[in-house]
Amino acid sequence: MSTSPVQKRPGGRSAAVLTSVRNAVEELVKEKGRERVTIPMVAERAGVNPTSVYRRWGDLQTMINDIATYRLDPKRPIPETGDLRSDLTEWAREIIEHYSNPTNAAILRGGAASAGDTQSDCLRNRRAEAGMLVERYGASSPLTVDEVIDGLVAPIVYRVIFLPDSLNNDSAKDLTSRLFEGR
Amino acid sequence: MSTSPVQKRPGGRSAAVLTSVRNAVEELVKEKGRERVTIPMVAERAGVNPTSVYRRWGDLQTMINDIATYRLDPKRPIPETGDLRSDLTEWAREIIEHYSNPTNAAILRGGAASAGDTQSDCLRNRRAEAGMLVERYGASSPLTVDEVIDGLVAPIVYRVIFLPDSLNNDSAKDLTSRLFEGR
DNA sequence: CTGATAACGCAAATATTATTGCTTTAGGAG
DNA sequence: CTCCTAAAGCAATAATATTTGCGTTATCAG
Repeated sequence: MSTSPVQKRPGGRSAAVLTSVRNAVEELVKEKGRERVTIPMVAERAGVNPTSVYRRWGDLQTMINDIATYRLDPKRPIPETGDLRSDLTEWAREIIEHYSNPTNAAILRGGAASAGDTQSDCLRNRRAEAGMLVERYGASSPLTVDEVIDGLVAPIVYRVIFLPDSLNNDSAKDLTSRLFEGR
Repeated sequence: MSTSPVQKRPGGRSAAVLTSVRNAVEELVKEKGRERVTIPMVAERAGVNPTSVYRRWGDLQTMINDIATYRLDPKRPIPETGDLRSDLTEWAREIIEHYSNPTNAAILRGGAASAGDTQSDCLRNRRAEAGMLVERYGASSPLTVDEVIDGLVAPIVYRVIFLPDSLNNDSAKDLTSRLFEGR
């Protein structure tokens, strides 16, 4: 798994480069799709020298992964309504919301292409969150983490990638309902 | 959607080039992953001049797509046991089997990256097949096509892409069982 | 405030990928 | 068998991407 190198001088100019590169990547991925983005392209859009990008990240893959990871608002509070079903519905809604942003969707697709090498931090986090939600209700929980992944995350991700128009306002509720049938 | 150009002389040498390129693509995709394969690479491995590849397919995406389409055994018989649940279990097993081939898995991942542009023929076919399976049992069918996609195809594809080690011999049965709970 | 140096920018050198014009080979209609 | 020409090969060129050496800027420890 490749991550952004440790910055010994994370302030001022370096930070500026970092954020403008991030913005550039997001814009370009949204505009052209992950496949058609190159490092020189990103550098130009960011108003930064390509060399700086090469030296900091080495290659596009590492860079995209870094950007994607950054994007995940990893420490946001996860839903806590007191009821697992409501929690999951809300959680699913947030995920769908996240991927309704074309940049995030494009980055997910990009991540898919190189998954295996570079496991997506994004989805690992989702699994961790699902674990927290389920375990909150201890042994009495009617669902396992895998069931949540298969029943919510997988369909959402599948649709984001392959059927982008098939998600709507009811999707979170529908999928969650399905998950609780027979429980 | 881009397809291989019509061959006015499909015999002999042309055919040889075609098959050696196909083999080369599959080998390389398996070895290095879709991301790290280039046309010159494929040409060299295939013992073919890069120009021939450029002229026939134009770009990597088109080429991969052509190869992938070729790979999908589109006209194989789909399961028909007389029982929907058995049919679906067997069908899921076939899909998992298909993607247990590293080349097919890598091509799926590659397809994800450019989905949106180029909708995967592969997955469209899966949906058609699911439709046939479900409709075979007419109005009495306990499942909709979407439920089959969400409950079988999505988890399988999700796992193939992001959690390649999580599929095993029981997965088809497990997912299908889950699908029939409460029905 | 100052000095050491991380990180950036610039420019030149390489390497890689894609295009183009022309020549050669060989599929297949007649 | 012969001829026409599709498709492959070859080589030179153009376009892009990557690497490298070196000078410059400016962060941050002291």
